Amino acid sequence: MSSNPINTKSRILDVTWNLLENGDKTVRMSDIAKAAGISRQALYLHFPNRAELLVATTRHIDVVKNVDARLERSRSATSGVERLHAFIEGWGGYIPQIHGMSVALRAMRSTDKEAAAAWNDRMKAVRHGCEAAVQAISQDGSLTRDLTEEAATDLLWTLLSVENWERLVRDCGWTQSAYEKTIKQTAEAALLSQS
Amino acid sequence: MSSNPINTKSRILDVTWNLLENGDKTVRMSDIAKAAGISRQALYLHFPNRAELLVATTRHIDVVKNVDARLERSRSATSGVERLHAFIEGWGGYIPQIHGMSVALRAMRSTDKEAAAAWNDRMKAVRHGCEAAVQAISQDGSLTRDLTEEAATDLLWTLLSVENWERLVRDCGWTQSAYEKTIKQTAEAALLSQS
DNA sequence: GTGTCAACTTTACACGGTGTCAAGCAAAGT
DNA sequence: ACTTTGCTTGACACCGTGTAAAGTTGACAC
Repeated sequence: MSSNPINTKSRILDVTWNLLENGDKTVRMSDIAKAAGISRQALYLHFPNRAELLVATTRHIDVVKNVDARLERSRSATSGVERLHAFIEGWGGYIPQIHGMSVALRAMRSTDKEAAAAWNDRMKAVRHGCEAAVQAISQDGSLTRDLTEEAATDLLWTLLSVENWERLVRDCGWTQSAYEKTIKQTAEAALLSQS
Repeated sequence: MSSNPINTKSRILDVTWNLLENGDKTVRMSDIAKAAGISRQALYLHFPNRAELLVATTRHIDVVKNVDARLERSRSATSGVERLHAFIEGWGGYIPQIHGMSVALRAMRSTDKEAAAAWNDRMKAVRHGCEAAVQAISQDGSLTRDLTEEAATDLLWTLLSVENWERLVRDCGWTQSAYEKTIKQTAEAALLSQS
């Protein structure tokens, strides 16, 4: 063979990730091909379309950055509040690394069903983490009486959205640590019964 | 004249608004033309491009729905908290009516500079309202010591984003009143010093 | 009633980006 | 020698936006 196919495939994923996170403009298939050092058509030999390339890239990032381990850490927390903090740190700290990816995937949602499904899947996983934190708080008896567990989960999930991170960190110029600190405070203020 | 040009122009705006709010799919220029009962090309006789049509439509909605009056009402509030409530009601209640518009405009941000500017302008206006509410709270001496006025404005602004409304009302199935109630509670919990 | 203007029509095409198709080529494996 | 694998080049269809040009129709002026 002229080159190792496995290397090419993962090189495409690396390059796609890199372009999405560091590229200023919109990333076209031809940009990715050029950066990977192959022809645009060769891209379609590895991935059937743009959506699947993006989805594969998210999975690739997850493996490299080990999201599972990141989010798993919050499970070892004893109290609900600790768990909340650990989850906000875990997910909130992951956002900057998938932000470019997230923008591209979200932009495809309107036209591509598969991209929408991929994004929803990832968000469902985050919601699941929120749910676990809320349940831990509830079991501590610290959940505010104003919210059901489901409503509290929805609210926390919304608070932790990539869009909110974008606005505070990228648009408003907050530092990552200011973001995490304030989101923790806000989440606590909104979810915990003041006692 | 074969028909009144002013009627045609405002008919286009009405129809665009209607399609954006009620149409399921992505709205193309040809969809708008068809709905307005004119040829696609005639659209370009009234608006130079898609971005300007969308921008004109937002202005049109503003006039019809009288946003200014809506948001102005919060100025008459006496206390900071009252002002916060009035603003959340005013803006939060406006979101559902411009939601479709917002989606379309935001989708163009990446490619069209003018669309991005138009959206940023509108968001700047909302931020200004947030700032006024925060200042009123601050003057009451009720602003939490954890946040500067600017950070509090950023946070409130983020809380009141169209994206958060989308998630809670559209994705999570909250009613408009549940949304408004919970956002008020959350904003109060996050911004006010607990005394 | 002839002429002009304005609103709009039809037809055609350029452009950018995605995705498809087909033929060819070069190196590695057997 | 021959096949397979991983690519290349080149061409093309599709879609949506935007442009260009020539033609139609009705209202109004004189």
